[in-house]
Amino acid sequence: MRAEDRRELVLAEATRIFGSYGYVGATTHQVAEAAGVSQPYIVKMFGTKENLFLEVLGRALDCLMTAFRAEVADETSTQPLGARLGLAYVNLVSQTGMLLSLMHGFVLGADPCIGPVARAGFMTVYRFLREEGGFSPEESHAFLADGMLMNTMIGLRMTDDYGTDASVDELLTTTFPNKLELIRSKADPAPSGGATSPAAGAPADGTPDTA
Amino acid sequence: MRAEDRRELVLAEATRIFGSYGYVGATTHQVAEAAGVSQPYIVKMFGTKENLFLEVLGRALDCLMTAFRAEVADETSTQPLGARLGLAYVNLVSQTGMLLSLMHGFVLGADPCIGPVARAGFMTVYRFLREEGGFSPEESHAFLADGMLMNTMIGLRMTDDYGTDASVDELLTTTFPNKLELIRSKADPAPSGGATSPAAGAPADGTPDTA
DNA sequence: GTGCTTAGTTATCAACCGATCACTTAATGG
DNA sequence: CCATTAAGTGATCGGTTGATAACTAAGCAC
Repeated sequence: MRAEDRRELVLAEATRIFGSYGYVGATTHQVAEAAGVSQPYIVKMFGTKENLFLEVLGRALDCLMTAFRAEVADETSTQPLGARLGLAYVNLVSQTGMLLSLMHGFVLGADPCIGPVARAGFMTVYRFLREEGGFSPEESHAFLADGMLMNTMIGLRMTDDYGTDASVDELLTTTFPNKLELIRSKADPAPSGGATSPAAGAPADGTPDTA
Repeated sequence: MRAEDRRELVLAEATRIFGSYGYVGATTHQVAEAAGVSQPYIVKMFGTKENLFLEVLGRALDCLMTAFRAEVADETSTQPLGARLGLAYVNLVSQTGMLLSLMHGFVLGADPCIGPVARAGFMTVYRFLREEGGFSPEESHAFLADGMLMNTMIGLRMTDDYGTDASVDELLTTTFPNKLELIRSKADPAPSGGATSPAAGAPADGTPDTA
């Protein structure tokens, strides 16, 4: 396979793995297995695990900004931009792991290499909202806060508990007003081995991943 | 030292360490060193690293709920409850690591042991807002979203960049309307070594194979 | 068919991490 | 004085993990 194609495949799988297990928790071996190559080849391609993660973060941010800019450019819609951007954000959940990888980057601010990149990435989004989106500081704040709560719900796998508790349903419904079904169907089907301890893998109740 | 006192000390240090490095990234050795005991003693006290983290999460949630309930019970204030709870939340930053440890728990939803606990903890806060705080679903949503953005700013160590960029200052000012100074003064003074790889410094030249 | 590049592998290492076990030290109580 | 218990350590081990080095196989120009 062409190296460049292989690289894209690896990055896609790495995004999924990092999203599920976090930067520290994910292993280059897991990525290698998912991409169908040997573990040393992953290291050879990216130099270090850290570089791989940074590239995953960069890709995720690029993808996010591309989706946002498409909404700004779209002049056919009558919806307010805020709602359209929110919808675009939620739709990114279908790219499994992307938002979660970003989220994992957001808690690594203390890391001397990842921290600055994560901060810069977040500020890229903020400046986009202010400068290209025409949002006020308060509107930007509210938009980002909403997004962070969505991320938290996804990171918590709160959708796994949907239907088991009225409060959970209420919270999820207000967090994802229109797209709850999408979230539930596209949510990670629970990593096989568990995030840290390789315990049992009972398939839980049947949530067919048919989108 | 009395075992119970030692235990409290260990839990306090563990909260700091887990907040800085995350669940996977933190090591029992780091906690032991910070608490001034040997690493095997940490394991002996809590059985497993996982149990230690779960106890840290439980303590953090207890502390949060105690602070919130104190605000609800306080009838001397004329401020609206939402603002008071928000202020109480920000004040918790002074207990370094507490909010960050919670945040790290919130991205471990996929973990078969930690996930359920983290979800239950989040829902405890939600139910408190709805039932004891008298918040509507929408008010609760907005409050939690605000909190998650604050957590993200803290996790990103965005305050490290305060003063270097007008956008950063604007974002931080709208996120922490009154308490920015507190946040900045109480923020973790940046962990000594690298946050994840103790090999920080010289090597890691990470040149990805100039094939 | 030889030499060169591209795309990969196998084998292995040094370091680390959580956990276990045996041992020790200090106080307490009769 | 001695037994018991509480508090805690040193040594060490098995399993991982990221990274390195050496090797290989396919394609291809000439």
